Amino acid sequence: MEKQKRKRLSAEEARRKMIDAAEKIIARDGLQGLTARRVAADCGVAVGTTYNLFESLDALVGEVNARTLGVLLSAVTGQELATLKPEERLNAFAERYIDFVQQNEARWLALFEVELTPQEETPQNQALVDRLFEALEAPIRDAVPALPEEALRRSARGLWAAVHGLLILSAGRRLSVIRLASVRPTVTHMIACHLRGLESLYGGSSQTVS
Amino acid sequence: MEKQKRKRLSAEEARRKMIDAAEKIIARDGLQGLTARRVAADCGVAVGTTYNLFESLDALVGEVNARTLGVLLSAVTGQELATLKPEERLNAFAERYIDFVQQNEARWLALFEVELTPQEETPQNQALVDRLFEALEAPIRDAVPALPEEALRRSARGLWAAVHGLLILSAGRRLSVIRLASVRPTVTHMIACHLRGLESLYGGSSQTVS
DNA sequence: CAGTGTTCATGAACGATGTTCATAATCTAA
DNA sequence: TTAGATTATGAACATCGTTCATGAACACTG
Repeated sequence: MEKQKRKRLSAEEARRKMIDAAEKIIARDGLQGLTARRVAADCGVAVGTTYNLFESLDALVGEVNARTLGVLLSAVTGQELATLKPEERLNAFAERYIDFVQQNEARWLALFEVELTPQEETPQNQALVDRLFEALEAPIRDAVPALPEEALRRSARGLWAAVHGLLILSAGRRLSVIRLASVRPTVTHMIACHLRGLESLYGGSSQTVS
Repeated sequence: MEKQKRKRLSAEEARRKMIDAAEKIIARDGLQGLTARRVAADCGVAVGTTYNLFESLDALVGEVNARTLGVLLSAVTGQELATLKPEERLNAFAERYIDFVQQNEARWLALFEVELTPQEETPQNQALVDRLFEALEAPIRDAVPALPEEALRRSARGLWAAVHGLLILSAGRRLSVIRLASVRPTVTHMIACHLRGLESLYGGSSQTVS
């Protein structure tokens, strides 16, 4: 029993090491560079071991993605921003998100390049994403307290989708319809307009003008 | 010379037929289902012929994508909308874009799944995208005539990125953080808030309230 | 019509991929 | 130590994108 526990820990450690290796490969050469044989070689094991530890290569990428999502969340919601005004807090969120994406482009892209099996680990990722949206909803609620719940949800998801869309349209060397340098000012512009619009539509805010 | 012309036309027709076949395969089984051997078999030719007509498989996908982009543009900017009010025109654009994406999901996804060579045909696509943005800028300009050119560009790209981000986050069976049913109301909400914000920030509109 | 040169479809072949599985090595437990 | 369970191994398989020597089909000349 004691031995079994040690064994399981060791197996878990082997998984961890392989996820580490896969993460490094993706970070350096993108998802296209990830290969069952290469990740196995980087871990000093044979090809088949990969499939002993993971259901498939996609499952391995799924583990890397779950990690990336966690790091992304903590990067965005890291230190406290309670002292900032709502709009500045939203801009800070966006700023951090953009920074993270630009500093971890390959890993971030991998988040959306894998067809994930409709299986088990989705709830965990879903929980992370929910926390991210909650972090976004807070400053919006502060800016426009009278905002109905549904409008709040739509504002948070819409603004996040705008940042996400701008980033994904400027990332990679795909059909790039957005210049990377224009992402930040565009995001600032979108946040400013959206907040003014919310105040105008749902009223009841104390900071219409400084 | 005359024969040469007929020959070239035939070669062009062979290309067209192969693009047709590739388009059908992508529409049915997604980009993953597209295979050099399968598209060749569907055209009744051998594998090598694919590489006689196209530089690579990605080049063939590039042709399909250029077509998709054209169809998308004409679907969005099709009939005249001059009679509608600016906000309704923006909503109509978004509505058509969402319709197109939902009815041609696989082909639309393929637009962003291929790393296009930094070669020749990019300017053509870029021109199409520019026309799309121009079509978006017009109603915004109508709604807020005093809007500076730079803010106008940012509004158009930001709003389009929001729709794009919402769609791409709800499409495919990837990490889906947006429910598909919520895309349309969220887009409407984003457009409404953004226009009110623009009016509030850049003033000078006649239709603040109906 | 015969000959000649060009073009282009062909499909076997190559290297690399994800994945499987019989085999062998290793470890656990008595 | 030894029998039994576990796990790493890497050859093998099907498939992928891509290449290229081969030969057929064609256009043009004498």
